[in-house]
Amino acid sequence: MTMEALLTPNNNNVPTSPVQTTYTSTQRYCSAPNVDIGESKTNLIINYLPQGMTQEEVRSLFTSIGEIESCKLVRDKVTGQSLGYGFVNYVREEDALRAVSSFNGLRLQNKTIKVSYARPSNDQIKGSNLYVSGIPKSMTLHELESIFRPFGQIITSRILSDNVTGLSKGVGFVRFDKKDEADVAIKTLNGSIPSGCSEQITVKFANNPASNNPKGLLSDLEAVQQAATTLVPLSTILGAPTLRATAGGIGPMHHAPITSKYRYSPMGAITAVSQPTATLPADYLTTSALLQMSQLNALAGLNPFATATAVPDFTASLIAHQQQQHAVAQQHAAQTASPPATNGQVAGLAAHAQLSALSASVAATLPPSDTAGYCLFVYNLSSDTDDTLLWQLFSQFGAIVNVKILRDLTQQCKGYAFVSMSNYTEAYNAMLSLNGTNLAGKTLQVVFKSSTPYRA
DNA sequence: CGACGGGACGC
DNA sequence: CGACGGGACGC
Repeated sequence: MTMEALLTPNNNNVPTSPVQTTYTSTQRYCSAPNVDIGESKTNLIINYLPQGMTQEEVRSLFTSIGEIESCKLVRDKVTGQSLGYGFVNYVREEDALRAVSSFNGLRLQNKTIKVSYARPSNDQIKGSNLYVSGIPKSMTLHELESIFRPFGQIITSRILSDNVTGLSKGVGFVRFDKKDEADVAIKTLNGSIPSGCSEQITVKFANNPASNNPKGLLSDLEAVQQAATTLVPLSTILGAPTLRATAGGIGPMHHAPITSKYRYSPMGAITAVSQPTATLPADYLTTSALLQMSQLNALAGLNPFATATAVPDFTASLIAHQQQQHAVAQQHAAQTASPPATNGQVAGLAAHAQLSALSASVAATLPPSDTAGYCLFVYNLSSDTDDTLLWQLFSQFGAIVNVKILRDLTQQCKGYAFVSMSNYTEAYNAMLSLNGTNLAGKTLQVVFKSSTPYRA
């Protein structure tokens, strides 16, 4: 994964005008954000959320843009598992617009979320997804859509492709805006032969993913196995129970809030790899353990400093971010940004050494009370830093519990902030990946918050 | 590249 | 150059 790619929301999709869906020759999916919603300019639908992300985490992320009226993560009625999408209704239209601009295309853990206007609630929406088979292997998504477009507004479409070869499997999905549009499409197209083709296509309503997924019970195990290949559990080093298993999100408990007033309790631990036991003192996370873990992670190919030759630079992303903010900032005033777009690059090894030095005598810091999570101290921020930027930077590595930017009397950032993340490993990875990077011409410093004052 | 329709505003 | 919050705990 290139670092340049880390912070690249789809800024091209700023919905100031209807989005033209673009296609490449090999594209097999289509999921353009809604733009031309006539009403409901405050209500957003969020798709492709990471599996473990909770409603409160979604709320926290989107509240960084502005006041929200409601937030609903849609979950399986029986298991409570997130279905990976939800709704965020803002108080103000301009905040909803900024949320689309800022967060559509944002990479969260292993997902790229989609943020678009929710269609007005309508009983015709449900069950309008079609399963199409018999698609000629050479047919493009664009061609498939052109067959279905006469029957209504297509919300999403996709042609499945072979994981290995990347070639079309000849089956796909077309989701219409309304069920009766899907109905007519079935009646007209099922058993038909598209022009220029030789075989019939089959068109029917798609199954509910939850009801036909035999791998459902395996997904947790697969996730654990996948995690085991990319991250070294702390227990390997410490002989201690594993913390929550890694990025990516797994079971419904994965991001369960830590309710203990005291130390971390591994209530969300993955049963396959850990035993819930006593609490884990913060001083368990010694410097040597951190360094060993760093080395082991480097062996696993996880540590970006192990392979990267240059420190990533978020200047371009920052400018894009600021442009977004400026584009809609008229009512929000007080934006006196002057982005110093210097392109300073620092050697990765130097940054790593710096990290080691800063981590000395520093243990993972658990906030004292109600704000559960592992708290990172983020320094060398420019005076115009805002919450959303930090959300975008850090949420790539996992769930953020809280972002706190310290400001002076004129609301200028005092140069530092605290970012609390619910998962230790994710916070650690954020530190490894972001410390020493360039943000707005400054070398960002990210370390676990010290439990004692800096000059103690 | 992945799962786009909840809940409500009374029954 | 410089370098770690705030609310609320309740004696």
